[in-house]
Amino acid sequence: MHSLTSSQDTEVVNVRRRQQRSADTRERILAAAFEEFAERGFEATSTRSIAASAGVQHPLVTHHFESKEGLWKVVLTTVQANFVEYYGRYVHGEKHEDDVEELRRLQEAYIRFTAAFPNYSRLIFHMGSRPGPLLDWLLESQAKTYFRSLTQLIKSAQAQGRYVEGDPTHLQYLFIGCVTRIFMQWAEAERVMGKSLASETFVEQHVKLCLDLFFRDPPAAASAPAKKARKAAVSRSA
Amino acid sequence: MHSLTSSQDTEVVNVRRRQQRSADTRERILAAAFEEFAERGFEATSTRSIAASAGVQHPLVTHHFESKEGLWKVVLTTVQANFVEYYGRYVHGEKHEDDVEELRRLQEAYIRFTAAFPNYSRLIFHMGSRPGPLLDWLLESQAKTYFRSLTQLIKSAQAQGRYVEGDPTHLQYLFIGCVTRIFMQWAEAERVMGKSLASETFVEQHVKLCLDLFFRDPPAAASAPAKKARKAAVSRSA
DNA sequence: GTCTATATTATGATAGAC
DNA sequence: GTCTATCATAATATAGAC
Repeated sequence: MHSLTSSQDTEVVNVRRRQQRSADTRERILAAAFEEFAERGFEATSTRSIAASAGVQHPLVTHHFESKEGLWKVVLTTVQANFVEYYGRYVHGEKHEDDVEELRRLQEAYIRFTAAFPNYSRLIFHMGSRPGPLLDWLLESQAKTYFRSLTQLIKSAQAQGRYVEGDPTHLQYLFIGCVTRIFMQWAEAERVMGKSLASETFVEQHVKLCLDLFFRDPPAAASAPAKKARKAAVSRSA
Repeated sequence: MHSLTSSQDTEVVNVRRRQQRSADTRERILAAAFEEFAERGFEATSTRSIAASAGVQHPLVTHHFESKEGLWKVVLTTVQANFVEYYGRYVHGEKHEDDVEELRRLQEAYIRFTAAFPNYSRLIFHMGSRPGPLLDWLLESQAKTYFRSLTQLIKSAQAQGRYVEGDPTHLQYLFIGCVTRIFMQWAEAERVMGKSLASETFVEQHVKLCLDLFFRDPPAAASAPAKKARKAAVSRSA
């Protein structure tokens, strides 16, 4: 029992509380910055609006992140790390039956991630319009490996006649556009379509539509119903 | 012969010259604003940088367009009018053999327009993030009719089994994303793909890839080679 | 770490000479 | 219509008290 608190005890408690609060505000600023940067891009976002949206005073932004540019960098690397972590669970998960199934699950993961965090797509898109060393780094270390691993799978799937023909990298751009566009224009799309994009059923529809565009049924060894034939039809390991 | 110029003559000539120069600067500002707004969006663009890029003094911007917001509106309506004019040539052109061919040519026109003027896509995209009466007007008067006319054609094509299944409006978003994304990230895409996006061959590839994703061969009344069967296979009018 | 106050710069807009 | 000079505001960033 600690009914008596020494001055040392209270000291320790206070330090912890302060550290906790500091970490809190840092996180709040980071989260708010993610939203604002994703919505408006870097230049059009002010550190004041970030601070206001985080419920803190604006000098705290530069105190915790050095500068607006520093905040931008931390937001980008953090968000990208989150994506890689989320996505890596699928990449390094259990071995799949074949390359096509693995590719399918990877792309499905990408679609669901996009639907769940549309601001990720917006932020990554805005990133492209800010050339500089950070963009180079993210492109080299992250995007390139993302493209490379998927390119292998796409080539394999194409060799089996189960993925649409064409340059794999080019196809990846088509796929990304397909998946993300409607979520990047969330408000407008909901008005035009007259339905919620957040609903379970819409996301399922979106997953199915996007995947069915790119995946093709195998070239019919037999003329069996396509869905059931899919798993049995292939037995290779690229 | 006018070897002798009365004071009235020179007066007229000077007025014309001034009007010409005025119209010129107006156009230069408009063109520069189109580029800058497309690249960076409204908030992130300064009227000074527009003026600099147009090679004029910055007060001329407000003189010709009242305000930055006024310039934005003129840019949007002008660009949209250009698009509608370009696109209308295909819509109200010769009657096509059937709905599927008409739909195909419309979408092909959209792809080629996007490849030729990638900044159009960027501007329209930025437009969506500036809610207001102008957005409402453009959406109601332009986008809605664009969506509506295409929706009809898509339904017709789907009924013939020659277009991918799904909600037509939803499919339009997929298509737009497919077509525009790679051009909206022009610089990055050229680096990743290692080829020029402006080349004739790339545009042709892009047209083919995008169209082939959404158009499907007819459900094989006979098992004839699909390409040749296309024109003969249908005889309806939605 | 957090707040108030402030320095500095960039921007949208205007005034007035030519 | 065009230019120079200038105002008013908003933004990034910092200084200094607590």
